[in-house]
Amino acid sequence: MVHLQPRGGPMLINLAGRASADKCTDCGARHIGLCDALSDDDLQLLANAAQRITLPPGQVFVEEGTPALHFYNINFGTVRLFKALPDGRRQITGFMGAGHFLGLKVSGPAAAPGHYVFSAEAIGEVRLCRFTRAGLLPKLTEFPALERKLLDVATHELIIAQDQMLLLGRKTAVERVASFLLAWADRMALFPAGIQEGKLTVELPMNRMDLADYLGVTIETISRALGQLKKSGLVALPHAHEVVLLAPRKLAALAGAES
Amino acid sequence: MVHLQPRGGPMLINLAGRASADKCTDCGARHIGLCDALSDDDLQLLANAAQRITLPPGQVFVEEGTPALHFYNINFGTVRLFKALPDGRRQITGFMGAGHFLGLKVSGPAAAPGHYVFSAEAIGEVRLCRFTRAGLLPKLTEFPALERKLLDVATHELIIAQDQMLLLGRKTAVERVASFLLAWADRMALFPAGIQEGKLTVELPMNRMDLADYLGVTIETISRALGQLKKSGLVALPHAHEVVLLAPRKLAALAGAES
DNA sequence: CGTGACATTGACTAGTATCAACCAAAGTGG
DNA sequence: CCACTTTGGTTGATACTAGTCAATGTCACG
Repeated sequence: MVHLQPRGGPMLINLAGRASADKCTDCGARHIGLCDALSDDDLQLLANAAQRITLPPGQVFVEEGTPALHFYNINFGTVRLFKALPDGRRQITGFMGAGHFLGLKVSGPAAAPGHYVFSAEAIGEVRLCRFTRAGLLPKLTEFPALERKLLDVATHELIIAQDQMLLLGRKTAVERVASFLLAWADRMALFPAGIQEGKLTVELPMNRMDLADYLGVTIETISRALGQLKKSGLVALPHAHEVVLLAPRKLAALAGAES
Repeated sequence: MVHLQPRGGPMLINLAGRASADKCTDCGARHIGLCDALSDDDLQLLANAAQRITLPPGQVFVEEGTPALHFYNINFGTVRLFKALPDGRRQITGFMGAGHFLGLKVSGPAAAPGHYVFSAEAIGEVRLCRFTRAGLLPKLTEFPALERKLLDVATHELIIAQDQMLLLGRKTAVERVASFLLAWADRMALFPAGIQEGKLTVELPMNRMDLADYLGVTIETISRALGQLKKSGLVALPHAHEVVLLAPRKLAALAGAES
C-alpha cells in the first residue's frame, strides 16, 4: 500500500504583493477564523507583516521536517495536511479551508524556532496570507485577543482530532465515509440548526485518494463504501466530487452518532 | 467487538481538603506542566480556587456529554481519556500523568459553558487538583503566562494527536505496539538525548484492554504483537506491566520513524 | 489451595487490501 | 471534429491482516 505523494513542482511561489496593498477589510476570510478576533485597525497593523500568496493546484508549501519559518492563514481554496511514513504511506490529518490558521504545530517549545511536523499541499488553487513566525509571535503578547483566539482554534482542532481518532481506531469503512460526509456538510455550515432531514448537496474538493488517506482506507474501499450508501438510498452521486445526502439522520445513525 | 466500559462506582469523590492547606510548593507536580508557568505567589492565588482530590482505581471523574464544570490538573497517577460509540466500542485518546492539564476540550466556544466531549477514568490511584471553570477562566486574562502555557499544552497535544492519527490510519499492529512502547519510554523521559541503543525498562500502568483501545486493535492482537517483538529479540516481558526494550533503534526502525 | 481477573495461544472468519480489469470524463493532436 | 491518450473512479477476484470465539495459562489474593 504505497501511495506516492503527489507533488507540485519546486516551491515557486507567486507573490501577489503585500497584503497591505489589497486591504484585509476586503478579504473573503475577514470575518471567519483568526482575523475575526481583531479590530480593523489592529488587523491593519498585522497586515503589514503579511504577504498575499497564490498557489497552483498540488503545490506543497509546508514540508515536514523543514524549519518552521511561517504561519499561514487561508483565504480561499482547500489544503490538505498530512504526515508520511518513509515507505510512502500517507495519513491526511485534516483539510483546511478559508479562515483556517496554519503553522502552530512545530517540534520543540511552541515559542521557539522548530521544524514543521506535517506537510501542507494545495488542493486546487489556494490563496493565503503568509506571516513570518518571528514577526507574528511577539504580536501575540501585544494582542491578547489573538492569543485567546489561537487557544480556541487549537482547542477546537483537538476536539476534531479526537473524533478522528475514534473514527480511525474503531469505525468500519462505511461508518467512516458516512461520518466524513456529515462532518464535511456540517463544516460547510449546511446544518444551521442540527442535522435536518431532507436532501442536501455536498461538494467535495478532494479526490478519492485524499479521502482514502484521510479515512485510513484505500480508494477502492472508499468507492465501495459510497456504492453501498448509494445502494441503500442514503446518498446519490451525480458526479465524483458531488454527494447528495438523501437521508442525513439515517446517515448519522449509521455513522455512529457518539454516545 | 463490543468493549464494556469498565466503570468505577458512582461519583463519590474523596476530598482531601483545599489545596491551599497542603502547599503547591510541596506538590510533586509543582515543576512540571501547568504550574511551572507561574511564580510561587501567583500559584498560591490560584491554589485558593483548587480542591485536592484522591480517586480510587477505575473512578470515572469526567463523563462525555455532561456539563463541563471543572478543570483538572493531575498530580499523581495515570488517567485514561476516551470516547465511546453507542454500541460500546471505545477509543482511548490519550493517557495523562502527573503535571497534565485536563478539561480544555468541551463542546461550543472554548470560553463558554459547554459539555465534555470525552470521558476520563483513573488507572490505579490518582491524585489531582480540581478547579471550577468559572473560577479559572477569568484568571487566564489575569495571568498571561498561564494562557500562553495552555496554548503550548494544546499545541503539543495536537502534535501527539496527529502522530496517533498516522498510527491508527496507516500502521500495522506490530508497528503500532512498537511506536507506543517508544513513545511511552520517551514520555517517561527515558531518552534524555535521543533514542539510545542499550536495554531500557518501561513500566506500563495500563492493562492490555487499554492498550488495545488506544492502538485501535484487540487485546489478542496486542498480545500477539508483543509476542512477535519478543520472538524477534526486540523486547523482553518480565511481567505483563513491564517491557524491556532490548534494541530501541531497531524498534524505532520497525515503528516507522517518520520521514 | 481455590477463585477470579487478566493475559496468552490456537482455530477459524470477516473485513479490507491488493491486484487487475474496466469505465467515463477530460484533454490532446492530427 | 474526432480518434487517442491520460487521469481518476468503479468493479471483480483473491489474499492477508486482524477480529472473533474458545481454550488454556498465570498471577494475585482470600
